[in-house]
Amino acid sequence: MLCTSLAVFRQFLRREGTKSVLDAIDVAILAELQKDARLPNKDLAARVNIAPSTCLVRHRALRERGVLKGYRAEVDLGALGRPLQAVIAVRVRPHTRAVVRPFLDYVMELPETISVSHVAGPDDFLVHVAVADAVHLQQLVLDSFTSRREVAQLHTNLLFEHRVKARIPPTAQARSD
Amino acid sequence: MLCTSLAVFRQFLRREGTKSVLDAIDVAILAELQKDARLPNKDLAARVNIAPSTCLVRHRALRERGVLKGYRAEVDLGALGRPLQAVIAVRVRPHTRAVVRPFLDYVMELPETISVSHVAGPDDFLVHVAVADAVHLQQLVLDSFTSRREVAQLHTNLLFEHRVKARIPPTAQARSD
DNA sequence: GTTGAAAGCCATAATCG
DNA sequence: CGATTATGGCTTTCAAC
Repeated sequence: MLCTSLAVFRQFLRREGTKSVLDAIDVAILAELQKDARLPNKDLAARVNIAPSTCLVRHRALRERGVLKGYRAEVDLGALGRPLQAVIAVRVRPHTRAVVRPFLDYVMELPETISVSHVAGPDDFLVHVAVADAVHLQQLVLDSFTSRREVAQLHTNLLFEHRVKARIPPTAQARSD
Repeated sequence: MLCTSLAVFRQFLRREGTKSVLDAIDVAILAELQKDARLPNKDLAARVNIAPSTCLVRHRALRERGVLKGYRAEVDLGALGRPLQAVIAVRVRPHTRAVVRPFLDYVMELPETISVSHVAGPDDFLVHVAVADAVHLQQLVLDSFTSRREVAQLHTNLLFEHRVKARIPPTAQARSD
């Protein structure tokens, strides 16, 4: 009885477009694909203990629901001639929509940029960059940032080590098992 | 003649273990796989205008040379019940090896952590986190960070927008064409 | 929603240019 | 080093539970 009503409730949530209901198998699939996005469907199915065809349906559903946004190859920055990383904290003036969006677009176009965050805090933007060496970093800061009129203040933080997590778990509220 | 000697030189560089020599086709392959790591070999070959078998060899070589480090599925943080992101800037005391490494390990174990950077600057660490809401963020900061003895100072920056680049180009020095 | 089988297609390796 | 060809295996679809 309880099981039935829970199942009905889940279906209701899914029909309503709620993306946040993931059962144990969905979570396992997401974990495996975060570790290796190229894992063959057969192997993926074996790891999460379901049939390959079921796995295919689940995988496709996760994509269509927007839970899986894409698959990206991770490239060694040193091999690209960019062994040095930094986070450049930028404060712009004025901090208006007319300045923020063009600045984001501009920064994303720079070949050195890996990612940009627009943040609420003493600084307005955190720009993660990868460069060849200290000279390159200096050129980037001077030529591409401080030379711009809207850049009011800037702090450059050299990056010693950068760790990215291979598996981000859902919160308890986003699970249904 | 010139072409021959250039090819020989490239081969020499590759044999010597230099990771940094990428020709135009390698660059194109890396660009496509950064956009979609699950692109079938056949399609990848078509996009970079080489035969599928050649593409397979190139792709494998890039993996074995360490240029391609892995393939990761990108998951929607909102679907995981973590629609709110923040960058927590942490200063630790003392800033010694005995404190830094355990702190990095500790932070990476937190379910809220997406990535951690150990940086040189006024702050020692930048921790990128994803949480359910402001209450969750407050709990995280108080229970998992400021409660620790080595955490001397902390700034929480709410994240409005976060853009990640799909294609990071190699520097001119890392190309051979 | 899950399973199992069948068909088509792709990845892979060997061979040759 | 790159293209062509053949095969084994996987992805994918279908009907059935």
